[in-house]
Amino acid sequence: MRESPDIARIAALVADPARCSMLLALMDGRALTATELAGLAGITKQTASSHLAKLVDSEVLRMEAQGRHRYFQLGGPHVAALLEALMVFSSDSVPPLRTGPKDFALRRARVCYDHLAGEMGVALHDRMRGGGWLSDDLTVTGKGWAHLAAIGLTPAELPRSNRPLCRSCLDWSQRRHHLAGLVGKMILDHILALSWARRLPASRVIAFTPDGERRFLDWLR
Amino acid sequence: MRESPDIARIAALVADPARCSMLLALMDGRALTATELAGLAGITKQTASSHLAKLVDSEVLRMEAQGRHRYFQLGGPHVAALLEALMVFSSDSVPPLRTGPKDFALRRARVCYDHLAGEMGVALHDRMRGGGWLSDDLTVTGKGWAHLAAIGLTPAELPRSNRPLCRSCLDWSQRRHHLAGLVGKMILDHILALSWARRLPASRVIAFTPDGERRFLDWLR
DNA sequence: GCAATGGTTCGATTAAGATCGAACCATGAG
DNA sequence: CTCATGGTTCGATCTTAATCGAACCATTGC
Repeated sequence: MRESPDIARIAALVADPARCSMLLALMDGRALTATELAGLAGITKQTASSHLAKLVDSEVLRMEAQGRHRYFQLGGPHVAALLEALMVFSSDSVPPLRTGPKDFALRRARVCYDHLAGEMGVALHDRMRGGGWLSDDLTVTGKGWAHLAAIGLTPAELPRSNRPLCRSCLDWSQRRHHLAGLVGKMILDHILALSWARRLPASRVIAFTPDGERRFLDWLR
Repeated sequence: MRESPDIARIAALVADPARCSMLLALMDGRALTATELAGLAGITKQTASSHLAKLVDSEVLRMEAQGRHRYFQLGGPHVAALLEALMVFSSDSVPPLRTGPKDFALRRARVCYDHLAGEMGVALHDRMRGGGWLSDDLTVTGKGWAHLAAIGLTPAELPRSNRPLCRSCLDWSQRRHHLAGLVGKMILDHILALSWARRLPASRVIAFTPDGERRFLDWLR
């Protein structure tokens, strides 16, 4: 029972609507300033300041001061994972939500923190697990590296960080896992660098070009 | 973002220390009664009742009434996933609670009215549900009858009664479901008839012979 | 130096909800 | 039927924390 206050404390940080809005606005991995976040959440800057201080204090957010601005971003992939885990409930309880073209695009491919999510993200994950590119303990196999090399990715391209190489992240729209971790980030970065897809501004949508989508799916074949 | 209130609402359900304790106690998939959960959380039963109602209302928990007891268990794997995502922030281990009979044999296998309960009963139930021997509405499938035929059971062996063929019965030592109903009775009777096990006198214990246990578990494989 | 802008601190107000005592309903045992 | 037990409902109390106005601090641009 002694451990419950800790996890309850974290949950309480997400439980406030204002803080929740801010966290969701940061889901794409960008860094926003305090006043921007206040505006998005519909609260004054005093209130936002109080909220942000709590979030930074618990390492749910990271803060970086630049001049007279303070930029806030998610504390790490585990924060995004938590938010996605919560979204599973919403997508479950209200299934017939308005499904416009933008909603469709989001389900198709989007960024989750810094890696690929949605149908395309799940397809990638499934192929890597099913095709033996990843072992059971989520390390990239020799076969996996061979396939990655086919599109120009080598271990040298990995960002330097102590984050785990691969993680499974639950996808709220697909309700299945997609690939997170450094390898997930590396692959998404590469997809963008190859111009197979581009990020739509002010949204989490990853828009594949027809040709890029064909090449991506071919690569998974 | 219109979805923020919804996900904040779910987070708020986990944000209370008392509710959190209860949820963590249910992480292993067992079902516990309201008073047990109240005791674990260190609150009175009135308070617990209020908490549990909210959790059931939001489908975070599922409730099953049996006699004057109400058994609560997690609403699904996504609830466990959410709790795990929260635990990433503070890695503590949750010591499991020991409940139920102290008698090992009783916990292993016993008769519940006229069918098999305890670890062996739960194993049977899990295998029949998970292996497609039973459909979702608890009728025996063709595959199920094929497996039953392998040990000599056919629909002709069914006792005549208007009782339902299959029922899920909550196991009080395992806190999970075992198989009740006419099929449950038929299987237990057959296990005794094959001398895979025998009833201990003046007790509810079902004592498997070493050979019988091996055959039974082989059949479930 | 001085205004303008981004952000924080403080204090008072207010709303939400966790808690428990007491009374009540439902079920099972004898 | 009667009693004991598991669980809920109601009402009152009390704690927590979200919110904003006002004042204050910090940085940049002029």
